[in-house]
Amino acid sequence: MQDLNDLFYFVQVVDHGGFAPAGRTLGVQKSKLSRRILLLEERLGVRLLNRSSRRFSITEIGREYYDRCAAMLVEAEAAEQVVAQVRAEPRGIIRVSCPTALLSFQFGALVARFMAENPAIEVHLEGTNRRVDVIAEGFDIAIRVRFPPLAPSDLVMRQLDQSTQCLVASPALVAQALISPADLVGLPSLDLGPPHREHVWQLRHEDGRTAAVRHAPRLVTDDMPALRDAAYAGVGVVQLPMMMTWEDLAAGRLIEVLPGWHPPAGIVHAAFASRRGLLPSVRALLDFLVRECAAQRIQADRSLGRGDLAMGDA
Amino acid sequence: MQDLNDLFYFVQVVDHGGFAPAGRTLGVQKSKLSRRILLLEERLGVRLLNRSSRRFSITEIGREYYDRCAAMLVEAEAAEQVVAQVRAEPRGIIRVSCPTALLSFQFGALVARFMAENPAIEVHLEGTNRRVDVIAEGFDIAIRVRFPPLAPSDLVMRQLDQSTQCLVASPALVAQALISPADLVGLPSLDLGPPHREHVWQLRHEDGRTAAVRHAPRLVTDDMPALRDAAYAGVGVVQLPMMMTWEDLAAGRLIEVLPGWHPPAGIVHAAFASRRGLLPSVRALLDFLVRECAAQRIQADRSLGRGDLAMGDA
DNA sequence: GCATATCGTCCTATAAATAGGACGCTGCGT
DNA sequence: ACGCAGCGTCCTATTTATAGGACGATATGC
Repeated sequence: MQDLNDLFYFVQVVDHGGFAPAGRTLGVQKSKLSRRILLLEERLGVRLLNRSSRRFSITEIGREYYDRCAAMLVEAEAAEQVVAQVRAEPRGIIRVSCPTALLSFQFGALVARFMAENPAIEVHLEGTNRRVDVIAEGFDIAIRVRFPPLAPSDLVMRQLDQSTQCLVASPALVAQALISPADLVGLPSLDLGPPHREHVWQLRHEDGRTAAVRHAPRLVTDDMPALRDAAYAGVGVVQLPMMMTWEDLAAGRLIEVLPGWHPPAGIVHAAFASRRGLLPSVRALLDFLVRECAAQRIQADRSLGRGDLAMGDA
Repeated sequence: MQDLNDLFYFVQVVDHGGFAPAGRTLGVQKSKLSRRILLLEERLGVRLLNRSSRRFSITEIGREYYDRCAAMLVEAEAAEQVVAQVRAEPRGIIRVSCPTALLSFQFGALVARFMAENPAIEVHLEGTNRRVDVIAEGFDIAIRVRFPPLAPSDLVMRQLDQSTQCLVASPALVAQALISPADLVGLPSLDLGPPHREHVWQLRHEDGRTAAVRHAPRLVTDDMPALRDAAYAGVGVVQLPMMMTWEDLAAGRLIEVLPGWHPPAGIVHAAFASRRGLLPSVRALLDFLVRECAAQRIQADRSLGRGDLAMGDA
């Protein structure tokens, strides 16, 4: 198997008119160049250069070979340029997956603003609630919500936000706020995600008490807006992220069913394959999302006079 | 300074969909490929491949980089093909230098026949009597005549022919053959080559006696046909190669002035830079010349009933 | 004509790369 | 669900390449 570096050395030696000048320019020993070209000629079975003490010329076949090798180096340089250009200015396609609810209520707008600030970047944004395979499916970033304790993963996680959840319902269904988790029993419910054997609301009070309330939801879907619509219609009680519902609560379309009691907060994070070799465009998007999510949290806290706001489970 | 082999490995890994299959095809360790690609990504500062245990995909930037690297390999393969094609069929330009006399009377016709047999070969044939610099001037072959003892040289010498010399003159000048080298004194003479301080005929008899006859030529030139023309005209006695004069002697236009006495025979040889990496076309020409010179010698010997024929000094 | 600088080639102690296999993880077949 | 085959990564004894300089030859400047 040939050594492509020998072709590079050959071109350099010819361009510089000798081993010694080429070696000085490249910062390699002339003896190395001499030997590499000798080995190249032996492997090819032809003499590319005529040379003796202080004398030097390229052969006919050497000239033809040189032309092809020089063309090869042009392509190699172009490959370098591909990478250098991307590193110099964030550009190109970023592939992102995001839970549909987060997409609709938070990240869709964030990504749009990011793209307005970075005209050379394209984003392929897939709204999905399934757990995508970042590596096999070629995503740069997968935005996820997970609840502690987080399972270890080969992927790198970078936290974007923290979301408070709450139980909400239509005032038509629950005319006034309940007092205790036990009061939830008997109320119709809705739940997120694929159907599974048990549906449980894990609740925690601000004073530290906890409660687990099993329920049998009338509607199970991975589409959060559909859950909210069903809540509007008084179909049942549902757990939703505060970020999604705070305007409805303020307007009275929904009420918080158990003030003071909250499901565990989820952590919104970006998952990606490795910090090593992250493209400038991907890093720019990550930094943007971290910065903007923090700003949104501060703004939402000010609007509600609350500690933090919440988002949905993916 | 980058390692171009890494680009090759990268293309192979992508083409084969993984380190293990690429390693099997190339006959190299998968660990080597893994490490070389890792180093490539570190040097470029980007991740070209997403991979985890049993999982593998190329990144966006990796795809663009791959395209350029693949183009580079196309050129590298073309360079290999340049050499392979030349080795498969002798073709291309062969640059040859030859003394003008030899060119006129022997090698011009030989090279013409060689080219008729090898249509893909071109020959750049320079007739010159100066000692060309094979390496610096880019000759593949320099045909020369030298007299023993031969000086050592970096060049490779391959003997083509051996030429007997003889002294000839017009019958109008020398009515009948002389008996002794001493009889040459007083006769006008001609000599070959650039003018030098002494002109001497070094003569050797078949019985072993030797003689050195100094002479002051009326005409000194490096053009052998001009010497022969002057001999025709009776201007003087001249040393010429037997190969050049045997037909004139047979026809009586010239006579051999001192039968039995001969200057030392010259050796016609081809000089070239190195046996290593000799192109098929050059080797073919050398083999042809060796073969045809031997055949000509046999034919000329038969025609004259002589041991061997001679050629001029270069 | 001679001294000096520089060339290309060759050699060896040292540095760097690799073969080969171990290991943990994952996907596939039963 | 489990066992096994094969993946990519990491490690080390071994192999290979190289840095650096010596050497002979040649070209240049004085």
